[in-house]
Amino acid sequence: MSIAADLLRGHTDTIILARLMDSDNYGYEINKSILQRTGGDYELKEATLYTAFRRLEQAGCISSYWGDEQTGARRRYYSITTAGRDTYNSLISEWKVAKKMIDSLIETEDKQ
Amino acid sequence: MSIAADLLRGHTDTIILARLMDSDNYGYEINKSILQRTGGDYELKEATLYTAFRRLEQAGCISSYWGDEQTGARRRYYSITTAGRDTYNSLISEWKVAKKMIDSLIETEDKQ
DNA sequence: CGATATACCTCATCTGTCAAGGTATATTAT
DNA sequence: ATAATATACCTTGACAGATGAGGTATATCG
Repeated sequence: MSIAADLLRGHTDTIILARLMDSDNYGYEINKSILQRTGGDYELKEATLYTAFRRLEQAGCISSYWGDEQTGARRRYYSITTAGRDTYNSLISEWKVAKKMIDSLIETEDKQ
Repeated sequence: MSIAADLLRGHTDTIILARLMDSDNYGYEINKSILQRTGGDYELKEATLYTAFRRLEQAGCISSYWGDEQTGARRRYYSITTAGRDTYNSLISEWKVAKKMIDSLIETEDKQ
């Protein structure tokens, strides 16, 4: 988890928005789905997760509402907004550019 | 430059070490080679560049010495150490892992 | 002789991450 | 019964990396 943590910095918002593109979801479950997708190798720290929710909501990318569970712990559900979908698409485009850029920058001159 | 800046955060050290793998070089020239490699799209901010040099030198990844120019501004050359080469190789490996991880995390469920 | 390019540097500030703490409910094991 | 674990939310303070803004000095070009 610590290995890749530095390199995933800056992708938190994209990762969360991606999980909300298909359907609304709540924090705990979003993080579990991230853990599952990475085969148990990575999940967001709770503080990072909730900080990102506040940031994304304030930016108008997501909205939230309390679930109506009759039993168990309460859940705050998040829903991606139209602006959030636009942001997500932009972030995906930026990632494609950044990926190529990084690849070209960390290569050495001589390849054998 | 501002678009991809957030996504390149965390790769500064790798980018600099890569430029030193082939030969010693000095700060200003390293940054120009980064600018050239990205077709003018990206270069490190000076403060970022020199902060990274300090960090890398303190970590034992690079060493520095003053050039013996008889004319023009003085140049501080940097040389990658054996430890720096090891670090570089590790960072490259981590990047390969992180790249796949990010790709799998920012995908949406339904692909058409 | 002023502007620009080369070449270095530091300090204060901002932002995102995260360790450490907290609350509350439900289930499972002892 | 009760202790432990899982679910589910939250905040605060500290830290690290990036950066804007400032500085110094030399050489060249118009």
